[in-house]
Amino acid sequence: MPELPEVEIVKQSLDKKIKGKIIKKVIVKNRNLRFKIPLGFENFLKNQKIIKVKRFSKYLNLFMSNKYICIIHLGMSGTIHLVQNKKKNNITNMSFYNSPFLPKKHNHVEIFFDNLKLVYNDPRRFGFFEIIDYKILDKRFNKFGPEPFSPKFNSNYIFSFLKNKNKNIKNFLLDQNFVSGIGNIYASEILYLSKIKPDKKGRLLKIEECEKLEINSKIILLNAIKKGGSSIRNFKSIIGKEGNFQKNFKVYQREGLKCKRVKCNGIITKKNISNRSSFFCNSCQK
DNA sequence: AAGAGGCCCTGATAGC
DNA sequence: TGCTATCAGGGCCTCT
Repeated sequence: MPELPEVEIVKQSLDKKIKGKIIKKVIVKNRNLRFKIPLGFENFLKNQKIIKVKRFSKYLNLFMSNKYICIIHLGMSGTIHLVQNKKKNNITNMSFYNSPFLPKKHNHVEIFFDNLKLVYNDPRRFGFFEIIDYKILDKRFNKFGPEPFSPKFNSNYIFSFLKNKNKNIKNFLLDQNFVSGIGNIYASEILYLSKIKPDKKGRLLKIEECEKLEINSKIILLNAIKKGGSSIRNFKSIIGKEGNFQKNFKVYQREGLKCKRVKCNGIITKKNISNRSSFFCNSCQK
């Protein structure tokens, strides 16, 4: 489910719901995520207070009182659910409500607080948990490119990064070393808004097109956050609320339909680029 | 160094 | 109904 906007939605509600709370118990039902959850994970988290919840790119960062950070990445299919406890201070699974939003299968990690539990669900298990020291937070992400919101992600940066590069611009938008947080859906949407074909070589982009990428990346992602993210294949927020940005898709999953630009007669086309599908207008994207 | 491609995994859907 | 093939919002690793 998750690109930057969806992770941001999760981050916002997590920060609201678990900040200041103390982890009472952790149960790992399946350690075999993208990276194996180490045996000491449960005890390391136990009794820690959540100081704050932050996000960088598609990574959730739970700051804990022992000066370590629990990083959560949702991969392709990870979701986080919060379930209320019927009675406080009774931390057995029996005492929790059966949330209608909680899937029956693939609930791999449960983190208990006194009045609620956090459940990590992930059918494909491409997501992962990671524990790092506060001190190495910057180092952990220093190979990553700037987020689209960062002043560093400007047309000069984009232009100089792409010059001499033979790779498709679509692949660059997915390349987390170039820009952090954009995934397959929003890459197509950003390129459409910028009138750039996804398979255009990086070195062929003009500075004006780089300016469009700078501006439209921010517009698309901020708009998606404002709409609560995109709900396809059942993405919901941790309290079961659907996002609405999928209604604003101009090209994604619109293969064969008419371009939404007023004066354009183009048709939305789907093309496989580096094993990911790209959607674009065959007429107005150059 | 840069770029292409494989791979990790389950589930939904389409086509026969 | 039940098979098989294809495709999914990510990112790491290997090979050339």
